[in-house]
Amino acid sequence: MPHRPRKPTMRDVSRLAGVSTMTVSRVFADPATVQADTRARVLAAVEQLGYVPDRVAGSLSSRRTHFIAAILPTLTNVNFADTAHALTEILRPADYQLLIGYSMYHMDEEERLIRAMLPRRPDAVVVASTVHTKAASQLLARSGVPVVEIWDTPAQPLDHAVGFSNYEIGRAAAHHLLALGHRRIGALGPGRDGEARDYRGEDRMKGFAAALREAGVADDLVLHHGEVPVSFEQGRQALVALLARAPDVEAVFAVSDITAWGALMECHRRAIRVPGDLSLMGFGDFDIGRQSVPALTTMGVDARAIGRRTGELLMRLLRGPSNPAAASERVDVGFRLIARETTAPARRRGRRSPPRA
Amino acid sequence: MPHRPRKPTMRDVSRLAGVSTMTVSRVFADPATVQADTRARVLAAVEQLGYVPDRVAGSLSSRRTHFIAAILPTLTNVNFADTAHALTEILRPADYQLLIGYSMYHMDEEERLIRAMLPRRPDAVVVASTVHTKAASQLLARSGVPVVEIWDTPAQPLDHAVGFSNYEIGRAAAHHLLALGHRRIGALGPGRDGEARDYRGEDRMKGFAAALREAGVADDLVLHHGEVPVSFEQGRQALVALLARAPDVEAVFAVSDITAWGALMECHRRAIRVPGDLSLMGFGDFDIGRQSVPALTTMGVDARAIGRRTGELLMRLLRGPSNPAAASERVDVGFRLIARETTAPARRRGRRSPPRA
DNA sequence: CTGAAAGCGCTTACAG
DNA sequence: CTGAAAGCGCTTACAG
Repeated sequence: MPHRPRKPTMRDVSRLAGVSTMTVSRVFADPATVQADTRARVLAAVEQLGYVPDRVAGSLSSRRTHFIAAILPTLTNVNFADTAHALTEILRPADYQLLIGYSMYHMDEEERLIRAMLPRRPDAVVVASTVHTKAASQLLARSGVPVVEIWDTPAQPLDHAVGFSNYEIGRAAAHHLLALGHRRIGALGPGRDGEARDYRGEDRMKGFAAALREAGVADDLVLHHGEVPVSFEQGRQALVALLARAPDVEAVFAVSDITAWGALMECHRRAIRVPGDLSLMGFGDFDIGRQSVPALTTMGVDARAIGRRTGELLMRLLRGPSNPAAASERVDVGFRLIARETTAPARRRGRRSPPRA
Repeated sequence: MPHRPRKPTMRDVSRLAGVSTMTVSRVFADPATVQADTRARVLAAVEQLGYVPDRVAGSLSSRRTHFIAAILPTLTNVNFADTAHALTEILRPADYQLLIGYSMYHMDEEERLIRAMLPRRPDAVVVASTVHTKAASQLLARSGVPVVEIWDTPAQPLDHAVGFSNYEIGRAAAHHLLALGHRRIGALGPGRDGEARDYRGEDRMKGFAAALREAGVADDLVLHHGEVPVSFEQGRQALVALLARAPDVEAVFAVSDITAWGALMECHRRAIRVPGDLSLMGFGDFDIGRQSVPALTTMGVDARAIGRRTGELLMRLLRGPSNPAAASERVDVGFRLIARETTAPARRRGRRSPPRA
């Protein structure tokens, strides 16, 4: 039976190179502080032994893991995946590693993830939600590391925040449809019955409904349908439900481009012309909406920017010797209406000319 | 200035509970071995101090991190995200945490990720590729932990493998189009010019071309276009290129449903009827293909099953005291043709009746 | 069922 | 520029 050699340690390298372990450690941590020929000897020994440093031990010693815990609702959503991607790219040069967890839009699952991750001693926590269980909030507050809530701008952030106002996005969506002259307006919102809740999506619906009311338009067609997370199929079904309730609906805002696209497919199947018979808009500026025929009008947010800005904030907070409870930062990356092919002026009002006053 | 208390350690808990640290350790690791009242005292102390165990220290001691390194081409692809999701679900009960990295289909980046992750001392490595740099292969072989290559069935696996034959999928796709009576057949394959390479996609193209040739059909329309990873837009452009070269093409196999759907949108824009004028099929059974109008014919693979089977294999390998270089396992999860609405019999041959002999 | 001792493999904090 | 000592916070491996 072949002898499985013990993994070489820093001690082995130091002996082979004829130096102390501290010198080996410095070759990895801060090569410039080691004399060139000593460094060369150490690196030769590293090479010869196939030495791979043990960062578990390193982390215990230095009390820095270079882990960032990241809790997302799901990765099966390109937008969150994009945020994770962008965050990873900012963290890479500084050699931080993401610890990714999926809450599936369950607060209890989020708490479970936090309990599972904090013992890993992440140097910071990023969480894509602003509604947490009481215990989760407490755990994060007492963790002693920076916490960044993303994908919204909470009124009362736990610590830092990077996102945008979902409520204002809903309002802006309503203003777009109102400006086109529509008056019989509906919305396809996330279900609110299950344990999984999309609070950000609900906020968009609240803003949307509020703007309708402010304009004197009924908000009775703001529906909450299906289960979270959204899917194409649920978007389709939500539209079916809306049409059953209001066959005369003129314009629809969907909680997500996923929902909107599913609804668009149902329109195709029923030969409902979009935007001729029905204006349709979504949220998130997903690639599918850009490419679909017709191309989807949407409330665009920059998922990658959220990841990037979060990464930059983190690098700022974690740089330096130790973070002396830095002041809470809040970054609003904004949003924008992206008018494409699925929304058009109300027909009875004529093309491109909303009623005057 | 408020005094920031030191994080409580197991030592603090043990003193407060009047026991040794070993007893505290056991309360977490194997509660049944601790007498009920002692356990209660310990848990009360844990609660009172807000003690959070330090798994960094635990990992160093036990030489088990309960990390699984997972290197995927990208997370911005629902299929890989689904695999990661399913893998996470299997690992969760055993309290394993995924260390996710993205190679962006670059072998060099994969090697860099491996170098960055091995010092974290993962208990196993999962890698969604079967082509590696020489150094990467060596690092994995010498890592001393199980390695699982997924999303293909390599002829020479490094260690274990869970996937399917991309080559055979290509063959099966060709057989489908041939059986429908098509003879002028093309394919939209991944670009092969950049540093990023989709070797699995290339294997599907190879199998596809081989099956065409075996049937006496020309394979000159098997195109490799654009950059990896695929996108809707590139699928669209690839179809444009194919049509420019062969306006008479009757049927097309795309390397991915993403590509196929982008091509389908171009057909919509050009009023090319699918499948009336052109049969179109993809790979991967993405949700978008299921819901699109018309629904996309595809070569279906079960991304979640790959994650699940990988997780189960890992749990088997990692269970027990130490893994004595277990025999290499290979799992083939298979694939299946999912004929939907975008493929139809060649028109000149009549409907549903391929030529006899 | 419980505990004292040793050690996991590094880095910190000095010292020279 | 380099090193000896101490320690990070746990678990292993005994021992009773």
